[in-house]
Amino acid sequence: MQPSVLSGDDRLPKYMRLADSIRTEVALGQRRPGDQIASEAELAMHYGLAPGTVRQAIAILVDERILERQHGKGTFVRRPKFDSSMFRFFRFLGADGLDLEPESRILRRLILPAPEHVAQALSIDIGADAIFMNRLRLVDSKPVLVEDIWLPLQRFYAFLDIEEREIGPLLYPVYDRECGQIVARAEEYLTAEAAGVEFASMLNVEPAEPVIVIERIAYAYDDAALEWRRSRGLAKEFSYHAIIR
Amino acid sequence: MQPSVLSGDDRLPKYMRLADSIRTEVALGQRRPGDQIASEAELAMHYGLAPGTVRQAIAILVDERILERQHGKGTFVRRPKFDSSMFRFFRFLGADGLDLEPESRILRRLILPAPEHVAQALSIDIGADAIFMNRLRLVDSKPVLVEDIWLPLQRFYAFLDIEEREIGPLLYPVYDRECGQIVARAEEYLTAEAAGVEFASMLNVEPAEPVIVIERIAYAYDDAALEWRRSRGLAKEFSYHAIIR
DNA sequence: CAGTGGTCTAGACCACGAG
DNA sequence: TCGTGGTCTAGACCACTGT
Repeated sequence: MQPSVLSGDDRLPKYMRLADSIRTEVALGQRRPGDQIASEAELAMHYGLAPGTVRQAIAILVDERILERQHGKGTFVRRPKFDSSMFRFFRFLGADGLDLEPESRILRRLILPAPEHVAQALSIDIGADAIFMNRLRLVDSKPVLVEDIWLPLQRFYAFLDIEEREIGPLLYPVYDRECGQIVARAEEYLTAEAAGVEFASMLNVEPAEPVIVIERIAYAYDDAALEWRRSRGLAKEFSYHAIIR
Repeated sequence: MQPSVLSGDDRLPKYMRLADSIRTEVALGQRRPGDQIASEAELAMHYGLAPGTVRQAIAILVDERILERQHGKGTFVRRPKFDSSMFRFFRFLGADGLDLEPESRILRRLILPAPEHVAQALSIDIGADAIFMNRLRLVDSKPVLVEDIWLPLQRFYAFLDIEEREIGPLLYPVYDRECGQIVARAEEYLTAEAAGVEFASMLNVEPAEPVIVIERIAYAYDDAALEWRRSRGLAKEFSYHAIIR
């Protein structure tokens, strides 16, 4: 049997082209989170490469957190694990001192023209129709977070038909199951401000109370923007940790 | 000539032991930022290893941002580049729209007993003597940041004798030059709160104005804590960006 | 046990930077 | 032109996982 040929610019190193090839298969959904990929030996055979070269390609994707190696078992497409990444920042504690996952109450869900900053983030036309959703997150029935969420209509038509009771607090699994959209990574922009009259009443605090504002854009494996989200929560519940070098 | 022998637990892989060895040399100051290390071929010869094994060791340290490879030139000890990391967060703009580096005015510099949270961070006894410094950072003569800084006396005696005019806005180069202490990495904890009466008057705003509070602990290559710092700045000047996967 | 990834060898040749 | 790191080969043997 003839070995397969790597696609892409042949001036690029082979390990990069192999990495590109696997990354694209994940982006296209041909390989899904949890799937096992071919073993290093099989890949080497298939593409006519030395084992070391295949290892180098896989190392790149492990570094990008697209693949995961498991010694003795195989190499797998990684399941992104930031469903509840807010809770690396906001620590909502129950009476027992354990972390709680806030319940979710959807206040609005409708089609609206996208404002400029949302349209830019989602790469759609300003004023084009998009799905808008407004959620309240509660702990012990007390409101702790307010979220504005925008989704591009094109990829998320199916989201409009879902019964509200089928939408749990975690949206990304719903995006995957109902709309076939997998979130691979997200970027967040964080600042703080006074709550203001509108959010003060929603969060049941004084208007001068400081709130943290997190804007998040979630991306697919192919770098398409899937979701724009702005969350506001009480600053006193918030702590963020970072390591810099 | 006999090859040198790697130190450390011989149950560990050779590439790890070589990485440990180089990391330790950097930590001890035997190799300093900017220094060129031996070439891969020389290291391989010296330790009796294959070139690929040496590359693997160096790859670890590059990943840890301790070394930097420069194709065609060599491999060097990296100079940490976060002297002004605050300014990845706070954007202080001058009249010309360019980033400004705030001036620094030291309000107090003295020996005080370390409070509990500082002592814990710096691994010294609670109430033991430490160097305390209180600084104001200004842009266009307007105060924008207030900083409380604690240094362990042991490593920073020399810091007490420096003339104030020799201390510029960037402290880490001073720590290196005057005290022989190199900051290799830092951890930051970030939250927000209302300014309160004390800081409102220092920053010249209303007490209810939201401020960002960043606590930072700076570490040496050997993981010893070198500095505890708490900075407060106006939230409206602040924006933080993160990528999550 | 078979199959996987992890470590390591001993080279070859290429691409880059500086003198 | 020389010395550096970057790519790639073609194996060997070890350590881990599941049957």
